Amino acid sequence: MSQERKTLDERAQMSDLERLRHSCAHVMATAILRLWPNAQFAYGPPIETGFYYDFDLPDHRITPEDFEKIEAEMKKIAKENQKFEKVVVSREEAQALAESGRLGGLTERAGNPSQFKLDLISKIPEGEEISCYRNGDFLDLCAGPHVGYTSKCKNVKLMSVSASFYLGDETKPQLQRLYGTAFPSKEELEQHLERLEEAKKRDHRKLGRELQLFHIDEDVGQGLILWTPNGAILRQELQNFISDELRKQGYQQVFTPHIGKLGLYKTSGHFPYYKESQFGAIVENEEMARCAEAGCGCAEVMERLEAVSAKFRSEMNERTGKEVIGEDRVLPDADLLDGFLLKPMNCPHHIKIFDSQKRSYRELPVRLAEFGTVYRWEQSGELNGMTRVRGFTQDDAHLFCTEDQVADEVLGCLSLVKTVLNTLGMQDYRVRVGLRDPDSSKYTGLPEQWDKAEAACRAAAATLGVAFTEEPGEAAFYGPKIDFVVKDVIGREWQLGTVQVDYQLPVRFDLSYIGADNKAHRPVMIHRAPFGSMERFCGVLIEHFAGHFPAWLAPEQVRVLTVSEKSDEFAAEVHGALKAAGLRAGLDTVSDKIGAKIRNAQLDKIPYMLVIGEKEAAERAVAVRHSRKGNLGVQPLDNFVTELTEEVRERRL
RNA sequence: GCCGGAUUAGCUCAGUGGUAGAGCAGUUGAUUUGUAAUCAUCAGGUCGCGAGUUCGACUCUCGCAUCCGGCUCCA
Repeated sequence: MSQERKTLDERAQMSDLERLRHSCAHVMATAILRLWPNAQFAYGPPIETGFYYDFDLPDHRITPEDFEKIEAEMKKIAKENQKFEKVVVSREEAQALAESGRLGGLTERAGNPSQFKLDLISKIPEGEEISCYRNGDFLDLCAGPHVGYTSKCKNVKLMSVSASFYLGDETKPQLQRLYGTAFPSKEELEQHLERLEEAKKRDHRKLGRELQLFHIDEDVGQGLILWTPNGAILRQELQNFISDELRKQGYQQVFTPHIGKLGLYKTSGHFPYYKESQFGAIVENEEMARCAEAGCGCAEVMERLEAVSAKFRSEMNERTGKEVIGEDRVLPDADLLDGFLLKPMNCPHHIKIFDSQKRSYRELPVRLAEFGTVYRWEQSGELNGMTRVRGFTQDDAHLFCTEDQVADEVLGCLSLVKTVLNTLGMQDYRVRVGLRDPDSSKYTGLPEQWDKAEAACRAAAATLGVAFTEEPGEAAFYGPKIDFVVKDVIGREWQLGTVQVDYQLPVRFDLSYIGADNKAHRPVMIHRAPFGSMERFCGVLIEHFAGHFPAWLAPEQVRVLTVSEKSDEFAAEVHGALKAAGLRAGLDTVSDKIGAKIRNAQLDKIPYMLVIGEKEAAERAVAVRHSRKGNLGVQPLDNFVTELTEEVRERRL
């Protein structure tokens, strides 16, 4: 979340709802102070789903049990109908108020200066108006704007409490953050809470268990997805879908193993520079034994793994035209230790396939695709169901092309992502062009190459015909990228599809092709993944469909339900006909009543239910019920099979 | 990794220091049923793991693991 200062102009454009929520943050602060007068407040903005206020409260940790108390106090303050008053002060006055502990307080607090407010004042640009807002006894440094009276702030609810860092900076003191939400009317607040309930029902972790799509097992490890048979069908169907599209677009399928030598990732630049987000290196037993014999300690083993040889350093620095590997990473050859890395990306392997033969400009672009599984060491607190995991499979591909082909290829990738999202009915997304942050040194490569690549991305995004935003600092370390950020039902955003232009890796791996001029040229690489990862995409997809998958994706597409034992024989025939047509069909002949069988099928979210009774058996017909559309009436068996087969083939929603 | 909360049967959850309970799912049987729950029967637990306090711990304390909500991070 950006903690950048809003300009006063931007402030003035706050929507009515944001203004209300911002005022609610002040009311909440007032309530907290009445209960704990020593609280020091830092920063309390409105956010998309409500508001929060960060504060330091050393003598008490807020827990959900406190919510009721605080809410009651907030309601009281709303009832008191305090007026929000703006007070313009000079910088000196503001500082004096903060020194006395008056800012973000109900009274002056000797010996307890408003430390965060002091810091915030120092960040206000010279010449900008400094204002405070007062409601009742509460006085806070604040640029506003606010609602008129606290009575507007009565439809509030505290949502959760968590830790945060002052200004989002991990090195700054840790604060408590209390989240709340607020609406103009009670009805809107209740609606919002209902939406949250609805979102809980769609949670892919809950549905994943209920529909037996995947399992995460403690003994296997955190963040590692076990795809159970139902989930495997879902994934396989999605992979088939992508593969069909790739064939149309001239991709070639490849397969590569899950590990590669450390040297490969030193060349690519992943190791050791990104080692904190990788699994540890795998070192051969014999190497380790040699190391142990030489009395080499743990720290030294790491040193030897991470270092490179002098020859490698000078080659790489020369090739990339800048100092990418410093002297501190260099060891004499004899001291180097090699090992393997679980692959954090597929590109180095694909690069080696491209480079395994001499390439002519006539074969470009070379498009290599693989459902490649990669492993990344995500922080434990970041793991979340299928959407944030430690091992995942990207629907990855790398395109090697000439510079002239970049724009067309990027566009091809973008339209592929668009096709994918459209086919699945995911219309709520935005496109983000991630550019480099001009102030950061984390990027590799020359500025001229970056300029070219960024221009290519911008141009392609513009041609796509979808609104997009340019965001500095969102680039990959090796090049700019275009991300498709899909919004889920709760309003959370997920980065799924991504297309990245890369001028760096071809340099680092010294890739070339022979041009029409019979000279060697450097190809450009494009990385792309329409789904991003199968895990995250399926997680989002489960919530998108709330578990009600369209027939082509559903693990069980149709279930045959018998009214009584008398129809078992025909039901078996129907079941056989569905199977013969290649449909995933189930058969329920247990002795439950038809109502119970329908209920079970509904709960399993089977798209089509075929009710078979004596009437149907006599007519060789099926009574069709759809899980969302309800009873669709009776039709001939052959007719149904043809229609469902067609629906599945076309991947209809 | 950090802050807070949670962890009891496959699932959802009761159980405030005296050796564990419900519903659903599962088993077995009866029933032969017409668009969201037929009845009965049986089985199922080292109360996340490890220490400590206590005559006695699911219950109190401390550690650890995992999950949840955030923070930070996300090539």
